[in-house]
Amino acid sequence: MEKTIIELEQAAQTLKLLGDKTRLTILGLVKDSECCVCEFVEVLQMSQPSISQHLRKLRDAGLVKEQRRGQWIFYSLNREHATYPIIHQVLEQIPDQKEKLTALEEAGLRIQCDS
Amino acid sequence: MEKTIIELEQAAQTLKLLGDKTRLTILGLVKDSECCVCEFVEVLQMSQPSISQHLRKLRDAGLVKEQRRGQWIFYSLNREHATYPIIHQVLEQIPDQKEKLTALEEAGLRIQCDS
DNA sequence: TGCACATATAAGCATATACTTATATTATAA
DNA sequence: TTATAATATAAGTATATGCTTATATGTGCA
Repeated sequence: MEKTIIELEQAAQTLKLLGDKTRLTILGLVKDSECCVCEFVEVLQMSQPSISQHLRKLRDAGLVKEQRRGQWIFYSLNREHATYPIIHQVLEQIPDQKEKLTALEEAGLRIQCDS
Repeated sequence: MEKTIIELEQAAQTLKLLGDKTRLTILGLVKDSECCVCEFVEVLQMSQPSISQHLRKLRDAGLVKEQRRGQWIFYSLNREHATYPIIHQVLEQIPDQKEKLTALEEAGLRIQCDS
């Protein structure tokens, strides 16, 4: 990835959002695949409203996108965001969260939706 | 720089500290050279106690080192910190803060100390 | 010794943050 | 149409954060 310059204020805002264990894990999860709220709840073992509130912050800042499919709302990383290069770099340097989704899958709790 | 994996919790703690405009600027300044408190005060146009408190957080977390030289205390980036790779990457992607020090220098306000 | 400068620390306060519980919204399916 | 599931939002609360003002600490120098 080439070097991109991001305004300091905007970088600080994004870094503040990354500076929380829950949100950092959420971003680590959507780095690999779309996830719906109940999956975050399951993986992070936190209350649904708490997860929803974190997702709202990430979405309000534009770091993630949401897409409704049936009764589920799937969240994904917004790779078009101005500060995405920072997020990308950070996610490269923390442990992969993929296994947590694999565990869900094995437990048959992964949401599959074609609608 | 090669890829280094940093524990998620520790990464989040560092990112939280980076997620503040003042501290991010401070780190951007010490990226290039040591600075003393009064220089941060001058550049950032903030009160001395406020700057000191931000520096304390950065130092308590181990992100910066301090070194007393006479009546001044100089701060520098701790490149040995476990999360330094993250800091390095972030600082690569925000505007260079060097000019702010150049401006100080031209105003004759840069601290030179040989003791 | 005593004063001035650089810096740190303490205390107080307003605002932000991250939960909780309760309730509203939206979509599916019977 | 009604019940249920997934999600969002609202309101309340405890704690964290970032400033302020006031004061303490440490160093250099007359």
